[in-house]
Amino acid sequence: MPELPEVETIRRQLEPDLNGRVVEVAEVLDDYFTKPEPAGSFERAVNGREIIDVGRRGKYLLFEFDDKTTMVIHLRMTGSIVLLAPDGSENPGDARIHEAGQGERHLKARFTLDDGGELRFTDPRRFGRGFVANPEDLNSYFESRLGVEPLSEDFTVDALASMTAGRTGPLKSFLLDQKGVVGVGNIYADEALFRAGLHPLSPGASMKPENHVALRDGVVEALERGLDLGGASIDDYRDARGEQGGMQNEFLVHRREGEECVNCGSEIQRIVVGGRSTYFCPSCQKRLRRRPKRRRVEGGVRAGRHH
DNA sequence: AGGTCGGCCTGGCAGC
DNA sequence: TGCTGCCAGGCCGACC
Repeated sequence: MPELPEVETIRRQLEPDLNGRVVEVAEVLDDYFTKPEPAGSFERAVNGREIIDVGRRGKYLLFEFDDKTTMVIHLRMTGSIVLLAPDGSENPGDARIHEAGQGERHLKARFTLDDGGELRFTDPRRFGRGFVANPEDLNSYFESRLGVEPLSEDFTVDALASMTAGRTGPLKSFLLDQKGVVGVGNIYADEALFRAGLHPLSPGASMKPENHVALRDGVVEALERGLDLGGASIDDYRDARGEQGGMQNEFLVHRREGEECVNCGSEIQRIVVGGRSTYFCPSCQKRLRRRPKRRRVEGGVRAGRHH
């Protein structure tokens, strides 16, 4: 499942090769890809445009054009984006891309570039979507859906504290909600909560100040580890060159039901939270039940004054 | 308004 | 072997 580290890995690979390229022919092979917009208007909006930047917002991949419009692609569950080398050039990755099922199979859209290369979107499950928007529409689209970027300096402990204040729902559900922190999906939510020592069912508002710090750090560290390893390939995920990531080999809890906790040796458990499989260590991640009470820090009650 | 749940999709796999 | 049915989950819309 492409989450922030997977999408960012793809973005970093595409950016140097796509900047300055012109889309000569855009072809949508499955109307689902542009739903609810018609494929024809999408193709017309992309045809002839020069790509001047490749960006990312949350799990959305952004191809910025010379006319300031942006092609937005979301991979959802099983989508993948690959870049095929120009015709005639020797690129060992192309064979790998076909082997990984990112060739003609499940091909939903194809963009022929002015250097002969080809950008491909494939998606066996047909959940992925693409659209083109002007800056104002894109801004309001993201404004209503997305919160803070976890790898930006805006993701402070204070910001996290105010987002979770008053929330009675489980922390796991909070992390999956893109209106709070963006880019975290089912994998990195489990990994972040384990790193923070927080139970996935603990209510958002049950956290104490030290928990806010731990969760902020847990989210950042889980995502950065995923980025370092080029993402997690559980089944479908491949990067823009058809290669797997390495994060799946270093999961601390995710998909490790019945295995030993790397920290204490307890058995990792699986529960369902908000309809999603959730993995945690029952010993390292204790459930918080009470809302925090402000602890008085009055001077006189320090230990050692009497014996 | 926050929380919860079902629907969208299809490949893969358990079970018979 | 071949069939059925269920599961995976990001996001959205409906509902409470």
